[in-house]
Amino acid sequence: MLSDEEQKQRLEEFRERCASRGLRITPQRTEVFRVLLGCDDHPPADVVFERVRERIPNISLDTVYRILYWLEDEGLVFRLPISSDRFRFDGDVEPHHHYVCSDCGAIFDFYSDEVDRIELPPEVMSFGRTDRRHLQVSGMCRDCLEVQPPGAAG
Amino acid sequence: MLSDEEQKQRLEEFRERCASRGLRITPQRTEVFRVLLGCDDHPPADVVFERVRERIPNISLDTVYRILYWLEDEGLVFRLPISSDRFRFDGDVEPHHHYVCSDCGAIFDFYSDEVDRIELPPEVMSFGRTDRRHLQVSGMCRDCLEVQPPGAAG
DNA sequence: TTAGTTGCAAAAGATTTGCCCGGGA
DNA sequence: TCCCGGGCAAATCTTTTGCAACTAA
Repeated sequence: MLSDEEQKQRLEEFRERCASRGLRITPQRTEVFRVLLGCDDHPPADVVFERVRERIPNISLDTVYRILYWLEDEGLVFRLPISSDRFRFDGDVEPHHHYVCSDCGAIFDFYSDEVDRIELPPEVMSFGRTDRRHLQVSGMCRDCLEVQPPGAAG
Repeated sequence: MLSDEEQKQRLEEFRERCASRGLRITPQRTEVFRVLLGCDDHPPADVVFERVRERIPNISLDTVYRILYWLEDEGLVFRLPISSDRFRFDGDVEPHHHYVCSDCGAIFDFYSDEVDRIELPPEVMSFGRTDRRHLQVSGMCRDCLEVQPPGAAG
């Protein structure tokens, strides 16, 4: 999750982006963006919707979708490139990676210069231009291990 | 895509797995598995369905889903951990990674011992047990670059 | 004023489930 | 006979779209 200072900067960036695109700064856009800046649980659209509703009770789900996709196009939020039953969004757009619990689905962020810099096999260059890399580490998280200790059946 | 020899071995593994589970070796199961062994385009369920239909015209889509999920549970096929509008499946269960074209969605496999062995930041261990790692490299593939050369608008 | 935005409702798709029939052990 | 597995159809759930009313600039 971003610090208060970072969140302020990101909101300023958001306002400038709207202005430079000739787009309106609406309460809906602002709140959707603010929700993503203020959490680190990578919520899917319907969870963002629920959280924004606390402030804007009559916002609709399709508006949340439209705003999320617009924010993504603008590079203001990041859609997680992980497999999930639903698309998940992240307010942190800096290069980083994710640990995903294969049991409960919890997602944790981590940064790794090594991963960001590691040289890829030569054939990867031949596939095309490489813009972004994302490492997904999966396993059973600490909480789930406690409930179902290693060695336990099923 | 696996060599003929590897495909034979995998089919044998499949038959043994069915036997050891007391499950029947049905044409539907065999064909779904065979389709995944014989392609390298990581098809989603409906594409697997179309391909199996060439041999078993009256198979139903829900059967394909049930078989795919069973194969996945058994570790006989791999569900790609990448973000997509649909779940995608891979007959190759060895550790490997993927390049994904952000334009056309094409997916290419690659192997990297370096990625498989790179030391992860210490906090990752604290998240829980790590079972698997998957690197997704995204960018614009060669074909798409030709259609829309670098520097072109849009 | 007015064009970009939103909310509502319905559509579109992918995935899952209930139920019954058919075939193999 | 008994039971696993499959087909059909409907349900469920997420995401997208059409459209008229609204509102920030």
